[in-house]
Amino acid sequence: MRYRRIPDETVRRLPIYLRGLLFLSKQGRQNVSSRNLADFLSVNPAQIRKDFSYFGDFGTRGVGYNVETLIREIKKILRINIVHKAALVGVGNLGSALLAYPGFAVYGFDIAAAFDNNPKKIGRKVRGITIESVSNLDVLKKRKINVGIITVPQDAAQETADALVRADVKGILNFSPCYITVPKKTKVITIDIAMDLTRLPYYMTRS
Amino acid sequence: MRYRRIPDETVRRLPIYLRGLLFLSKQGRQNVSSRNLADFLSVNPAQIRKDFSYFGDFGTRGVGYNVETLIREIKKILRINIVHKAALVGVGNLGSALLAYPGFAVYGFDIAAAFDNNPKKIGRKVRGITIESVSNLDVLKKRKINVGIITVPQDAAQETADALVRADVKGILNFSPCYITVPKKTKVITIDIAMDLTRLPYYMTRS
DNA sequence: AAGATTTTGTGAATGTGAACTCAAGCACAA
DNA sequence: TTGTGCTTGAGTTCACATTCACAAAATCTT
Repeated sequence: MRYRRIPDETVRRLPIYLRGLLFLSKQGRQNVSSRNLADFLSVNPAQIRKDFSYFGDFGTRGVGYNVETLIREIKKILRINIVHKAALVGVGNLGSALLAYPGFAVYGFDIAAAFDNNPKKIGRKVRGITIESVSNLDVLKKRKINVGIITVPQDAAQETADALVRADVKGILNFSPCYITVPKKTKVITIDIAMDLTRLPYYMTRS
Repeated sequence: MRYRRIPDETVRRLPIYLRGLLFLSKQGRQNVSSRNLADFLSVNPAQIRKDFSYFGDFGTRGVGYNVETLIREIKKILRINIVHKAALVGVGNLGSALLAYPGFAVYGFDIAAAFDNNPKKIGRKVRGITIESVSNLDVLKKRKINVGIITVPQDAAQETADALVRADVKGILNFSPCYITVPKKTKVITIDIAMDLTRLPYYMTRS
């Protein structure tokens, strides 16, 4: 089962496994069986084994998986074993929250620059990063920053995306609640809080 | 096809349709065909029709769907036609960003209270809401607030969830990057930015 | 050293969702 | 009133994802 297309669903689950494994690692756990991990994450053990089997033989029969090896392998597959430099555009409420978010570093992202269009904000320093003007976005290429994070108001999202594409970023994390169109070579992941939010009342038990 | 189980995938897509419809409504559009909407949202028209067909006959053959009716129906299905009162716990960076986020109101949520454990913050007013002590969380029941939003640091997430459950909330929106366990009657939706984030490098075109 | 035990890796079976297709229904025009 | 064109609603097919179940492999026990 070594050379087969990886299902998107499997890729979607890898970060979940990784989070669980990082937790177990912090607790000093050496090995873990698919059953252990499955119980811990409330999923099916066979699924875990099948998912891992797409990438090669990580485990040892009768023993399980080595936690550290597995963490290293998953990071390698997800390509977060190397640091990706990212630029955040839009230092408003959400942007500031993200600048303070420790999760980026854990998962291989280094927010190396921040941009805004408000002259009052430009030049100010936030968490060691000096806010620059959005008209300077084309410096990203030179500085080898290849991920953009969009936290601007909705109606500026598309033009920001265009500017990021011109600056040659390879991936965009879009927090604006709208669709943005980019060339196919650029990967966009949109995180729209409202989309998840809206589903909550449907699943809430009737009162 | 009226009385059948609704696939979760369909429920997941309804907010997407709703967002598109709200946009079309703002543009004064009266009717829309499944093809129109599908082109607009870049999805498959047959999927839209099938999704809608689970809930009853919204459309008129030869004409399409009435935009306003459809918006009303989807809101009713998702139970966001009534306002849900929510309490936010943890007024840090992310919490503040969410308090400023206009999306909650659009989708039927009214953040009616905010809590923190920092004595310096308690009593301060943010966007018309006075920050209260987390030890007062049990007042939620009396104030008929039945949704909790967790934006506290990771290691305080579980105890916050427990307190919210004690206060009898029916749904929890969890922004902490960790699992929280609650009784089955309480619905939790976890929004973990890192989970999406981590997938980005995998899909970024190789450099 | 040999049998018992554990756990992986994977083919096969089952379950679920997406897409295709077309009959049925509606509007409008002649 | 009847024919034409458009669009929905849904049965069917196809594709994919999940789960089962077991042989193979490694360790442990006696």
